[in-house]
Amino acid sequence: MSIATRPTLASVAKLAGVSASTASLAFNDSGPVSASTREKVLDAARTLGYAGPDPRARSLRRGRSGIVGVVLEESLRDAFRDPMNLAMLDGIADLTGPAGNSLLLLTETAAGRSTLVDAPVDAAVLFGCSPVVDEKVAILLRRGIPVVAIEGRPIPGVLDIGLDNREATRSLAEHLKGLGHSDVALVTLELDRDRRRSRVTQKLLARATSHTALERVHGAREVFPAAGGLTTLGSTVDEGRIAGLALLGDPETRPTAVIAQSDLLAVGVIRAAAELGLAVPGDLSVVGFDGVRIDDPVAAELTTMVQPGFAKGQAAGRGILELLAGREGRSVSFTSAFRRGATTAPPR
Amino acid sequence: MSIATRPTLASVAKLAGVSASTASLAFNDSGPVSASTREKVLDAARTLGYAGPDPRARSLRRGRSGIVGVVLEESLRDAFRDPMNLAMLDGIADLTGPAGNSLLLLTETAAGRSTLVDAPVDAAVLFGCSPVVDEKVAILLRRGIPVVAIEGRPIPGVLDIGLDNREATRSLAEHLKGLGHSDVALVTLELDRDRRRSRVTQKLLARATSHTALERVHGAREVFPAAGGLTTLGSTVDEGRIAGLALLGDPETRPTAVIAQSDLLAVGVIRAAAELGLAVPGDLSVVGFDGVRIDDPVAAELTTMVQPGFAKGQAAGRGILELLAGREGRSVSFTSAFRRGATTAPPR
DNA sequence: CTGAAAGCGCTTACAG
DNA sequence: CTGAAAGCGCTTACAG
Repeated sequence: MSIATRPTLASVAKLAGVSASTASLAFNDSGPVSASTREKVLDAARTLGYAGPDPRARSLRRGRSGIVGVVLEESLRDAFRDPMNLAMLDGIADLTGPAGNSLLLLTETAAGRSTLVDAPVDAAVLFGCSPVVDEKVAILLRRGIPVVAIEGRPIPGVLDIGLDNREATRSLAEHLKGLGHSDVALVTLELDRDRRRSRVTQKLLARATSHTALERVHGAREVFPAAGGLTTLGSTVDEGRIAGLALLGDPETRPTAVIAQSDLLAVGVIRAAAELGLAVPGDLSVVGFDGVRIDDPVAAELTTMVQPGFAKGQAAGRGILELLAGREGRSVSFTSAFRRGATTAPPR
Repeated sequence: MSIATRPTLASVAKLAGVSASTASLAFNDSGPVSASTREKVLDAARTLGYAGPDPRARSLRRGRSGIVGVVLEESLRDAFRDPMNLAMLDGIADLTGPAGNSLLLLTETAAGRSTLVDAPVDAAVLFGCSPVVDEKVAILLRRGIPVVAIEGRPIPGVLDIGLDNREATRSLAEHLKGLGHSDVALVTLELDRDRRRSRVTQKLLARATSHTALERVHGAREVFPAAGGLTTLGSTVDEGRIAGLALLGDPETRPTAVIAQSDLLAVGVIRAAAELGLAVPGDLSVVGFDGVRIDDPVAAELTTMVQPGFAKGQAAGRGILELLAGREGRSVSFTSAFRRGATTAPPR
């Protein structure tokens, strides 16, 4: 362990017998430097064990860190269990990566200190975030940091990447209605940050913070105004199964169809149905949302709305690049496509 | 759009009629500041629309960015499709998050520019990385940036989080041998960065860069020295299926058992077997590795080695925190546990 | 092709 | 409790 202080560009320049400016140019080949000078600088760096310019200093000087924040409201585990989020993340990286940006994962749950606000990001993408983060977003905007939101409640100054959640869910509901269903229950994504499961009530909807979940409820209710149902803690098969067991247990109150707000939830509902000895779609029709590629034979059969996750991510990435370049990004909205599977049929 | 330059701490201090030092203290409550002074500063900030100290400047001054790099050799999509990687990531975040650190995703595939070396990270975690990144790791070390490797080939100066890959795979092989198998094939993880599938040959093993995959091959061969097999492009069900179809298609050369290097691969092999009309474990025994919780009925039945992914991530996180605190982190190695499922039986 | 100067925006000893 | 000074390590006009 040497006590020696770490070498800096200045010390390298000194040893090489050139100015710091020249040494800087040599490292960045961002200017005209003679081959021999460059060699001298590189030699000196080698001698001193200098590993190149410090990114922290560089980012202060340049005003750019090359980092894009990705803001998730769930834990990493929950967020990435959903293939949809992965597809979107991949889409973002697909555009921002080649432009030299890396993704910083920012979860609300992480620290007491707001990592979102104290992180040296050049831009941020919000993944379906609730008003809880509004204040922090305001801070980012005040700093001049571009913000893009995927399926957020529209916020002034934030570029929006939208999805036809309401219309898409209405399509599914109409499909069910067309088959003759009238007794339909909802299994929703998280509606607020309470972290608890409950029935879907007017009161709950009134204080819902998840734009996406709420829109999907509204879409279903445009066709089935009285549809009730259960909320979950998020998009997982387990949660779907739990809701399914609660919803389907009593033959008296059992619906003939379930509108699950994600494919993962739908698979869970189908699993619950199987456990209760119910045939899908014979005894129960189930629809999902997303059209994700899950390694699950059941999911492949799902009647669902296929949404373009990767493309949404790309659009977000493109938006970031535009805003970073000082141009005015364009909000875009994506459309989901109905996919008829084998999990819906007329009621008995 | 105002042309006004963004406010700084200095401008806020000036408006508040205090020094920059005092303003700084007011924002960080890191020193004794009178309530009235703090108010003045905060008022001035509000007036100017100042959103708080710039993280870039702060990180230069403090020498800390609060960012931990996570280095993945695959694309995000591939890396996170494997639940094992997610569990590890979650374990890392579990320890580093509360300490105020966020995770920066660094993929080799991303940019031409090395995002790994130019990123303002305080520390880095390598996910099973190959010698390809050795040079970059050397740069990090020269900068005094602590590096922790999960299942890497041991590198001097890097804290290692190990797994008993060799012994664990030997256990599986011995289990198969105990059942009476002698004709066993391997389905491996990526052995090098070639991005192509091939047979497992001596030549290939000689130039393998994936420590984990190689160790697992060796473990199997300690029991079945002549075991051949196929490599894949990574840990997915699809890849397992592709290898399975190739391996099991010809009844003449068909093995009686397959050692897949991950549960995902094993599920794929089983799927291939089903497509070929082979019963598992009647016609074919299959073992996996990881013990991941996949939403797949088949995976739940797998005979496999259960490895502690979350704990490994936590250990890596703990190591980072130790190193960041200037203490000497300890390399640790984890042990996998044999779990007998329903996918192995004596050969016909 | 090279150098001197300024400054990115902040925090931290050090005095008072 | 507050302020003046130094400096974190670099890059970028600007001159020459």
